Amino acid sequence: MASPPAASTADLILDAAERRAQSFGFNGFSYADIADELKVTTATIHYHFSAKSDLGADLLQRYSRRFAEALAEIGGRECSAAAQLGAYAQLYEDVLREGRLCLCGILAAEYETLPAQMREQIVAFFASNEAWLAKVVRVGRERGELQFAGEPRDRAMAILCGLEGALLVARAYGGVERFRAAAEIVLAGAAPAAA
Amino acid sequence: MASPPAASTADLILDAAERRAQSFGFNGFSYADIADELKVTTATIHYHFSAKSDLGADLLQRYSRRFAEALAEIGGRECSAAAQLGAYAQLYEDVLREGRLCLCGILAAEYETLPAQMREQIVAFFASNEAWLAKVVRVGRERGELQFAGEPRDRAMAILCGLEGALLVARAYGGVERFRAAAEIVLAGAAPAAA
DNA sequence: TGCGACTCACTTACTAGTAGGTAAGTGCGA
DNA sequence: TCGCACTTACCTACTAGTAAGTGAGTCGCA
Repeated sequence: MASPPAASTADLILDAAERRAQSFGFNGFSYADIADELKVTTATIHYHFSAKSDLGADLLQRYSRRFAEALAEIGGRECSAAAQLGAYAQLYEDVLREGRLCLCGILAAEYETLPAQMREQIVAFFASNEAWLAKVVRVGRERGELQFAGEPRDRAMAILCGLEGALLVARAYGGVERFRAAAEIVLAGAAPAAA
Repeated sequence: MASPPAASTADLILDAAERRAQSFGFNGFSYADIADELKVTTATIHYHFSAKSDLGADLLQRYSRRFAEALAEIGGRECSAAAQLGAYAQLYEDVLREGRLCLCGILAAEYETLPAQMREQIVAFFASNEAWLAKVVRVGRERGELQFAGEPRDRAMAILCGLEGALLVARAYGGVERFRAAAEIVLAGAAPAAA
């Protein structure tokens, strides 16, 4: 009867940092904040992540990996393009319910203040989301489920931007209800069902 | 021949702060940054804006006032709803060209770290934008230019979110070209032309 | 089996630099 | 001479980051 593996200190630090970064931004928390929460010293955090930029890079790497896994799972489902897009939007809604934003969304706002590696990771996150969405809408059109003109990639960009923006705005103004309303219109507008 | 009125120090401070806030966020610049640029001391800035929260409140007040004036000007034009929405999107594109974000968009990302007054001002900005957009699409539908089901207010929210998100994402990933592509799809999707 | 060498994870105590903010004083124009 | 706009000189709090040390555990080896 093995007990569940205790989370390592490094993981606990990443968990606390992720929560704070998604709420307050990368510049909105300090090593001291995390140290207080975990009842360790700031030197402990420096032991695991020697500079804050390293913590940020590890944070983005883990977040992007998990997000990609979630997209792979949704992409593997035997369901319509509309249902896959709905599941995609649900990922966003789930973080909003916790009062957070998409990590890469909030870090995009701080983009100009972030180290080069983190910038590249944010760009890569958007690119991979766009690619996943483009594939979904392209296949949906090929199957005759969706109907639109132009490039799937542009549709994908519109969906990504619409949902990131809805998260950003709805956290401050409107809440989950208005997020859903906006998300529905964005999805139906960018990837309309075939007549 | 009166020479143009010299900008007051308070205005110069607001100008510098606005530029920085739209690029780096409200927590992304310091009094020292502005003081360096204007060749004054930080005490000078404290003389005009005793606390940073006062500077932030004045910044938001001026920004919102100017934005409302721009919307009033566009709203007064004798043109189609689509043209007014296009002009609205152009306001966003113009700030992106300068490498900035909408002030309230970037501050929405920092929302949880901002003082109460600034939060209220951000919410009011979104509400007034939504109201303006809702009126444009409602009138457009009444005139038979636009065709959509449901509440104009939801259409307005989708447009606002789509453009704020497009600004956020496109500054880091894609640039002005991708912004235009996304904005076009968002507008056409949320406020479709009548058949 | 026992012991020295070593590593891991962490703490204590500190640094330099920067943040916002303040009190007192100065120069200059009306 | 009054007071506006500003400077000088300072403060406290906090930032990321570092050097040195500690106790517990592990490894190789006689």
